[in-house]
Amino acid sequence: MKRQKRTTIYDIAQRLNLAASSVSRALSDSPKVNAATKALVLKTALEMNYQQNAMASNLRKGNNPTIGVVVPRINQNFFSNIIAGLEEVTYKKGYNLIICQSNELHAREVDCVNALINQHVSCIIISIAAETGDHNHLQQVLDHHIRLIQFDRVVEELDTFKVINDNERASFEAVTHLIEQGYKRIALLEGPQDINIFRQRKEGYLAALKNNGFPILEELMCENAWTKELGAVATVQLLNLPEPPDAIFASTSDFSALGVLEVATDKGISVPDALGICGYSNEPFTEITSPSITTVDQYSVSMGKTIANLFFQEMEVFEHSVEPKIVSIKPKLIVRKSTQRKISS
Amino acid sequence: MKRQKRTTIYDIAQRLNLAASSVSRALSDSPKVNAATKALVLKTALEMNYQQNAMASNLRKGNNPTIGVVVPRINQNFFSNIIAGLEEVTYKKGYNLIICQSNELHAREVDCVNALINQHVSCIIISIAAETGDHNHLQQVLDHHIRLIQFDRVVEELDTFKVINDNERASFEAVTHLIEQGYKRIALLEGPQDINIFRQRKEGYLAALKNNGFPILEELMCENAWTKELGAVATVQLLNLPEPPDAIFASTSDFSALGVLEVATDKGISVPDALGICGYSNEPFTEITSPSITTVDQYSVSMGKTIANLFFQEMEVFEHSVEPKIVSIKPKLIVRKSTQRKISS
DNA sequence: TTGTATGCGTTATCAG
DNA sequence: CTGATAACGCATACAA
Repeated sequence: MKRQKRTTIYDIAQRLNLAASSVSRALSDSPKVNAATKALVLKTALEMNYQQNAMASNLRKGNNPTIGVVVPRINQNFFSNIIAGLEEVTYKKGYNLIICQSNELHAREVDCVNALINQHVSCIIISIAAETGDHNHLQQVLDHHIRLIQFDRVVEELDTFKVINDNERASFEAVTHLIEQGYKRIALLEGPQDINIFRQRKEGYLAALKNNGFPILEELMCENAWTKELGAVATVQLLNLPEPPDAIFASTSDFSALGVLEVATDKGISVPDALGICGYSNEPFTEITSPSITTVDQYSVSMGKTIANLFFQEMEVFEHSVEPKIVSIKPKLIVRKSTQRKISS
Repeated sequence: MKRQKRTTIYDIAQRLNLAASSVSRALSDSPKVNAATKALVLKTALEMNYQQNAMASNLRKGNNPTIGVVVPRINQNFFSNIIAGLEEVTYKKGYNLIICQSNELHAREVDCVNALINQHVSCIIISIAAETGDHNHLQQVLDHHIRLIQFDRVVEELDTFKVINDNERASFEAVTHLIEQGYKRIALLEGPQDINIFRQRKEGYLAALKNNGFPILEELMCENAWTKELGAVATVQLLNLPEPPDAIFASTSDFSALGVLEVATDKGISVPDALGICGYSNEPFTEITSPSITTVDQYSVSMGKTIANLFFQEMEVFEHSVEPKIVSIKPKLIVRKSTQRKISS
């Protein structure tokens, strides 16, 4: 007697001297049922406090209107915005959202994906963990005929739907902007290069330099500077160089840009005049630092909506056999004070 | 042929010339099954790419190891932290999390709760929407024998488990701190008074004033100033008073405190000397404004963990008939520059 | 329009 | 230790 019995369609049927199937039809508003009995069933269902058992219903119907989401961290601005966007449209379609976080751990990501497969979700939406490993778990999703949409951090070689930002383009524009502002020695803070987005941002950086005839200087590129603390450490190193940079593009995140800004402020280096700073992600705080930080907006909420719509439009309508598609969203450079020089040289 | 058939325990049974029940036992690691056959079943299950159907299993077992969460907004720092905390402990227990957002709308909250009841979740964890209405939907949860935990914004008269911050205490301490810093006319930005947390914060404000023999001045209390914009509007009004305040306690959120700060900066009013500012929530940005903003930390991630643990400890172990319990967490005042006067009068 | 029968994939009960 | 069978709650094909 752990869990008390809830009222089922059988209970309603019994009370009304009907067959369970009739009750079922009435509740699902089937056209092949008398209007009078339909009304009666609905009324007594309300009286008896009936609530459908979704597990039974879904099992019988062989589909579960639920979408599983796996992100590295739920409480990270970008991802929580994505989730908010997803929820906005899935809610309207009557779909539920099961949320998991990998905590950037591969093993945990695998666990989450397996749990979602067990749940027979209709779709899994994932942004992979920083700690990479094999992709068997994602292949499993496909093997179990569950739709798979990767976003932002994706495994490129896996042939699935993808929704990504055009990181290379955004990065290219950011660095071009720095060059236009007259900065001559532009450093790059990179993220782990086995993640696509960080590779692409580096590509954009390199392309912009080449495009303007700037030399590529190894000493100005710092690996794994993707937290505030690591960004600060890298900045100290950069500024100690014989020829220090006059601008730093923190391509990994606004947090590392913040690290840069704090070091500069500490050392009394004037931003943007002596040092230009550009971040990535348009975290809310970038607007209110002093000076405010130039960054790249990823339209995260709307990206979440795009992802969900992709599922409903492309994947639900045309059954299977749809060619996986890549949607690329162009992020927007937000120019703020940290890169706007008064004296343009 | 919309959805292709996945391998079931029957398929495995057939392949091995076993009964489905034996396969089931083997897979659930039952002690009453031969070690050899167990190994064999596990091996072929792997070969055949078997994944359990959680819907069927849960239906049969009559319980669904899933917890439903309803929050006003997923992408709000406090709530996404709560969710992260919840996920952290539910994951370890093998529970799933279904997330819904009410968008501060009552009707939508009702929808979400009903969907969760249909799902037969084990527990619903909710923080109610700003747009209030009746509480039938919460009563429904109880009537359906689903555990209910309210947190932060709760319906007090409903006899359920609650995890809350001691808002009154925190507010009392914040205002006392302002008084200690020598501020004489302390204004209050309030939130909607039909939500418990905002009522309590006002109580704390009033108590601190009384406790120090300060007069209660209606003109210094502004209703519904709970966004950055509304906070700014209220601040302009306050500063236009014949006798303007020398400190503003934005009890609703750090966002309204930010609104205050922006207006003060615009008008050239020196913070904290001419105007003290205190916010609420310890949003990340409060640390990096200039000056940094004094605020109240709510330990949101750990609060999420507390909520989840409450479910597992109190509610799972001792079946029903547990007396609903209220857990009150004491938030912490974080004193920063926006309230630290150099000249204490 | 309504009722009967069956099955979705599991697990639990009962024999063997 | 293993097999047959029923049941979880619902939805559908078919019969009436």
